[in-house]
Parts: sequence; C-alpha cells; structure tokens
Amino acid sequence: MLQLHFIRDNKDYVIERLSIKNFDAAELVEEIISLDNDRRSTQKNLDDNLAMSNQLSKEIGNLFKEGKKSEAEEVRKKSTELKSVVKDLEQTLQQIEKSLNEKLVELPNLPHESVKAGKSENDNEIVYEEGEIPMLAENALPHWELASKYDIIDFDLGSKVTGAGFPFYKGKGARLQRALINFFLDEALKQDYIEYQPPLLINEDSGFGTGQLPDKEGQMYFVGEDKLYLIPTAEVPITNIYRNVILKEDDLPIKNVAYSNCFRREAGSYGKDVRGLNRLHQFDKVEIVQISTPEKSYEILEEMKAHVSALLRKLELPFRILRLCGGDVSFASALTYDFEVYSAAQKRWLEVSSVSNFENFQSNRMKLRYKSKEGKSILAHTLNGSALALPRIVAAMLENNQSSEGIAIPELLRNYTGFEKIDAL
RNA sequence: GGAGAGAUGGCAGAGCGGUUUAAUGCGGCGGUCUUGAAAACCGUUGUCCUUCACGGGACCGGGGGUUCGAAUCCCUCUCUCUCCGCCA
Repeated sequence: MLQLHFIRDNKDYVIERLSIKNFDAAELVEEIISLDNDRRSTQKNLDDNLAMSNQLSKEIGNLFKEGKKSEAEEVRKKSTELKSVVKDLEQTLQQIEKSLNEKLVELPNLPHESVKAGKSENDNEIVYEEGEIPMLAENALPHWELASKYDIIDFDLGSKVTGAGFPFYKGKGARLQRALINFFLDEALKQDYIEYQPPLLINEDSGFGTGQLPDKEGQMYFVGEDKLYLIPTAEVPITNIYRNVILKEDDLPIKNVAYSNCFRREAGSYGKDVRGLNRLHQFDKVEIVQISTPEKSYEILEEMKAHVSALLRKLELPFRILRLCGGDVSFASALTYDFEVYSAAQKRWLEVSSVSNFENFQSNRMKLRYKSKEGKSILAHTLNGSALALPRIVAAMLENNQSSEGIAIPELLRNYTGFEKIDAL
C-alpha cells in the first residue's frame, strides 16, 4: 500500500510510474485524493464536536459535585443533542475511511526506476547468464519419465491419494528432497540468517499484510471451518512476524530463513507448464526474508541475488537472471529478479527463484516500522527471495545430469544425500 | 470438547462510572554529585489522525452497546492461564 501523503505530494509521478506496470491510475488517484479531503474535513468537524462534548461532560460532573442539579440538567440536555450530531459524523467518517481504504489497496507498488516498460514475461530483460547448457544424448528423457524409471517420484500415486499436483517422493527421491532442504538452510545459516519453522496456515490479517489478500484470494487454499489459509510461501508467516511491530534501528537488517511446504491452487494452469514437477499444488521451498532500512534495501537485494546465484553455482546448474519488466513484476514488488535454470531435456528455462524488494509497500500494510537513532518511526523495507524452490531444481538436476549410468548428484550435495547417483535399484 | 480466571504504557502492577491529563515500581534517556563509575537525588519517557503553529481528537486485547460521561457496566469475538476430558 502506498502512503497517502506520498500520493498527495506526488500525484503525477505516481500515475506516470504505474503506467510502467500497465496500470492506469489517473482516476483512482483522483478518487483517493478527493476521499481523503472528505475524510479530513469530516474528521475536523467530528473532533470539534467531540471536544465540545468532552467539555460539557466535564462541566456536568463539576456541577453535580457542587450540588447544582438544575444547572447540570440544563447542560445535560445540550450534551444529548450534541450526541446525535457526533454519531452521524462518526458514521460518515467510517464510510469515507472504508471506501478510501478500498481504493488505496487497489494501487500497486511503484516500480523501481530500473524497471522497464513491457507487456509480459517476454519483455523481461536478461541481466546475467552463467553455466553451460548441457548437450544430452538423443534418447534423453524428461524428468517425469526419469522419475518413474528410477522410481523416485510417483505422480499417479499422488493423484490417487490427493489429486493432480501432489506427488509422492520416494526412496532416493525423498532423500534428495531432504538433502536439498538441509543444504539450502545450511547455506543461509552461513550467511547469518536466523532459521524459523513457521506455521503453514495463516489468518486473514497476515494474508493482507504481505499482499495476498484481498487480491489473490483464489490462489490460496482456504480452511473455511477455521478461516485460515494455507501458505503459498513462507514469506507470509515470516514477514508477518513483524506486523504491528516497531523495531529498533540497531535490529536491522533482520535476516530470516525458513523452510516450508507451499500450497498453491494454480487455478487456470494447463498443458506442458504443469507437466511433472513444473507446477505443483504443494511443493517445498526455502525462503529468505530481510527487513531493512530504506537506505540499505537495494544493497541487500543485491546481496540476496548473490546468495541465490551461489546456490545455483554450487548445484552446477546453468542459470540466468532476469529483471522483470513492468508488466510482469508483481503487484506488491518494486523490483524483482527471477532466476531460471535450464532444464535440458525439456529444453526450457524454469523459474526457480524470485527475489524482490517491496520497499515499504508491505510495511505500510502491516505497520512494520523501526525507530531511527533520532527517535523517528520509519516504515521499514521488506525483501524476500526463494533460496530455493525445490521441484524445478530437481527437474533440471534429473534431466541435466542423466546418463546411461543414472543420474549424478552434484559434488557439493553428496554430503547431504549420502549417495552419488540415482540409478536403477 | 467441558468448567473457571484473566488481557492496562518497554516490563511488572494499581485503578472497577466523573480532579486518570492511567497511580506506583523497574527499565530507558537527560542532569546534579564524582578523577571516573556505582549509589543517591532531580527531571523525562507510547502510538496514530489533524493543524504552518497554538491546540484539538482517538487509543487500557478486537468489534459493538448502555450513559451527558466508560479502563471501569453489558454483549460478542480473539488470545492467555488453571482444572477436567481427548491426544502425537
């Protein structure tokens, strides 16, 4: 959520920047400013009446104490009249604030200066590439076939027990998952992240705080009985730790890491996009989250980018980094880098990480502030990134490392898996 | 799931209809004293809205109600604690 006073002071700038996200804000901004004007004048009016009412109540108290009953009655009558005025104003104010909030929440975050205009993911800018595209044999298999050939992931079993997009990992497949999770967590710990294990269900306030609600309600699984949502990413619980919190400047930056299952309904997905591990309803992810001062947040974004790059390097996967264009960067993000690995049998790039700076967009929603050394309350900046999402890493690893001998486990992961290759048992 | 108790400022804790602009203690910050520190003493100590400013208003877990006036009374939700039941 953008700050009201910022919108007021930078009306044209807001509209211009949002056009980069293909969002026409002109009308909305006008409505917001006009509603805010109404809010201010109504508030002023209400406050004046309340001040008067407070004054009268005090008088009544004093008069009663002095035994001047009839005079007190007189004032009480006046006060009663005032009461209906106050009640009306309160209702009006509530209405105005409600519609103001509804409008305010519709405005996306402003894209960072470096974000270029663009319609879709096709306009994302490749800013970095590393690693060699493997040349596979003619008879190379896509990962879903490798998965069943070596009996390490069972998609059909998942469909039977739950539904499509909920695979079983089995044997070395399951052990590989566990190895990757531990590897990712340990790498983050080396960078001074604090490890958390968050709840997998969150309430409505948390969903609002990070921006999943009200917009993307349909993307989350909802447990109606208890009004809880299954998390689409650990970002939600981990960032919401700080909802309505005032930190100290010395606490920053806060670096948290969490492994969690992630649940996404992915309504409307179809075709080759959802084949095998490419898109699941439940998957595993290690997420890094940082809370920072505004001055440092872009430096930290680079640091997080470097962290994710190092992980992919250690896993020996060819990858590239994209700076998302205005049309593809998410509602809440100011700047996002996507990481894609090359999955050589599918011959396509798969997104395995998304690293974003939300600036104070989430902070403003969840009132996450810190007290500066001068004693001022300032909205913090929030950042997060996948480090990393497992399924597509596994997909690329299986495909890229296949040979007649089986599937080779990257050197640095062998300590974690306890085996060097996946072969026919 | 059943029965009971509770939620007050960074923390502890009083207040149970009108000098509460929320007592008091601890902690934090500033000062006096001291070569320095401690102790002692004095002062200060939240968030938000509004205003150029003076000022005004809101906030005692959330929401609603009673009243001229609510931290205080009523309703409701959430959470915490104790006991019982169930349970990895």
